[in-house]
Amino acid sequence: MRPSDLPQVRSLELFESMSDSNFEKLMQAAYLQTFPAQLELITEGDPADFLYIVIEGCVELFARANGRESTMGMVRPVGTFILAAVLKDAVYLMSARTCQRCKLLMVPSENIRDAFENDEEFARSIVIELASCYRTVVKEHKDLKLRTAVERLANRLLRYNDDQGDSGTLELPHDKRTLASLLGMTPENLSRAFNTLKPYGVIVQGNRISLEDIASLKTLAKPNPLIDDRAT
Amino acid sequence: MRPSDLPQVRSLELFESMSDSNFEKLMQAAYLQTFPAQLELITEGDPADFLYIVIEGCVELFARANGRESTMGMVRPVGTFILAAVLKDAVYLMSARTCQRCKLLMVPSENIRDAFENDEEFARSIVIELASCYRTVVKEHKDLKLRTAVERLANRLLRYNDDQGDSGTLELPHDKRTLASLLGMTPENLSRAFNTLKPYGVIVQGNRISLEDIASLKTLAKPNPLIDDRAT
DNA sequence: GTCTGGAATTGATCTAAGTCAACCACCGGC
DNA sequence: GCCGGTGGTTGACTTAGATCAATTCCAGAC
Repeated sequence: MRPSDLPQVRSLELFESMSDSNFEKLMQAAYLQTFPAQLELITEGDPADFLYIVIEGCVELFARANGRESTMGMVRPVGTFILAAVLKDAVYLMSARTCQRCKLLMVPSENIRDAFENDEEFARSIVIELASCYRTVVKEHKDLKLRTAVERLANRLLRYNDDQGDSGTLELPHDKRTLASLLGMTPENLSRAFNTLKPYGVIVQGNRISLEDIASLKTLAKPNPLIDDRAT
Repeated sequence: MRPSDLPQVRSLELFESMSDSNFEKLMQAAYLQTFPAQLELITEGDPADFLYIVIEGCVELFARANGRESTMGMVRPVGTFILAAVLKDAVYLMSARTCQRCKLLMVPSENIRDAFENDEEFARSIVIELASCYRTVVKEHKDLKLRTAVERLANRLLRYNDDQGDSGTLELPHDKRTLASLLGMTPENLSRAFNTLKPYGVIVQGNRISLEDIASLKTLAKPNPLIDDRAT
C-alpha cells in the first residue's frame, strides 16, 4: 500500500487511538486493491471476510428482496463499511458495488476481531463508531416513516447545501437514479418531486441545484436535527 | 431493588461478563421504579440521563415529526433501550412511553460510561450488543423499503408464530393500532391487510391468529433470513 | 343486566406514488 | 458529422395506501 494513504486511514476515528504496533499489524494483514466501476464487491448473505475502507472512489450499499432493489447508503473516502457484520462474525446484510473506479483497503475480519480482543482502546473506538452508525440508521428510518417523498428530498437538498458550504448552490453527489433509490422513491417520482419544489425556489440544472429561497424551502421541509443532523 | 430481580438483569448479555464488583457498583447507582401505564418516560431531544432496563411490563419506543407519530419498537423484559444515546452522551432520538404498568431499572448514564471506560469486558459486551441493535434496525429498514404492507404483515405473523413455538396459532403481542404503526401503516390498512391474507389461511379472532396454510402464506411473504431472522 | 368509551372494522373517497411508454438531451465512439 | 446508448423527463394511467365517516364490537363501570 502506498505510504501516503496510511495517515488517512490512521486518522479515521476508528483507528485513531489504537496503539502504533497494533495498527501496523492490522495494516500488514490488509490488502489494498483497485476495482473497476460497477463491480459487485460483496453480496448480502455472504460471510463477512473483510472490513472494507474506501480510500478513493465511491461505493454503493444496497439490498435486494422480492425482486426489488434499494440503495441503502453511499460510502466515500475515508469511510468504512459493514463493521457490524465483521464484529459479529455474521453474514453481510447488504451488498456493495463500486460506482466508479475505487481504491479499497480490505482488512481480514479475523484481524479486526483479534485487535478488538487485544486492544482495549480499539474496542472503545469501535463502540463509538457503532453507536454513530446505529443512530444514523435510526434517523434514516425516521425519515422514511415520518416524511413524504417531497419532504425527504427537500431536507436532503438542505443537507447537501449545508455540507457544501451553505452557498445556496449545491451539486448532487450521485446521479439522480441513485438519489431516488436512496430516498426511497422511483426516478420518475424524484423528477416530479423536483418540480413540486420549484415554487420553493429550487432550480435544477443537471446535478447542479440552486436554492433561491431557503426560508420557504425550510417551511416545507421542516428540518429536524433529530433526523437530519449528521453529528448528534 | 428486589434481590429476585438482580439475576435477571445480570443474565443480560450486556452485563454477563462484567466483573462482580463493577456490576454491583452499577446496580447500587441504579434506581428501580414502577411507572403507571401511558406515561411518557423520555422525549426525543432530551439529554440521555439514564439507560433503561425493562424488568416488568412493556415500553413503546416512538418518534414524532411533522405532526406525525410512529412506533419504532417495543421493549419487553428483560431488554434495554437507548444504549447508543447513553454511550455517545447525546440526546435521545426516540421517545418512550409505558404501555402497561412497568417496573424499570434506571442506570445513570455517567455510571454506564464509567463502567465502559474501566471495565474492558463490559466494553466488549457493549460492542456486541450495539452491533446487534444496528443490524436489527438495518433489517427493519430493508423491510420497509423492499416490501409492501401486506408482505410486511405476513412476515411478521410468521415470525410471531415461530417465536411462540411454531404451533400455527399465535397471539399478537400488542394491540393492532400499535402493530400497524410498527409495520408502517394505518390501523385501517392493517385491517384490510388481514383480509387480504384470509385466502392464505390467516384467521383472525381478536388478537389470536391462526395460520391454517403456512406453506401458501410463505409463498406470498417470501420470508428472508436477512430481514426476518432475529439472530443473525 | 345496561351503559359507555375505546378499539377495530367497513365502506367511500382521495392522494401519493408506482408503472408503463414515449420522448428528449446529452455524450462518446466511430 | 451521424449513430446509438444511457440517464433524465414528461404524460397517461394504475394502484397501494391514507383519510374520513359510519358502524360494530367488546370490556369494564356501575
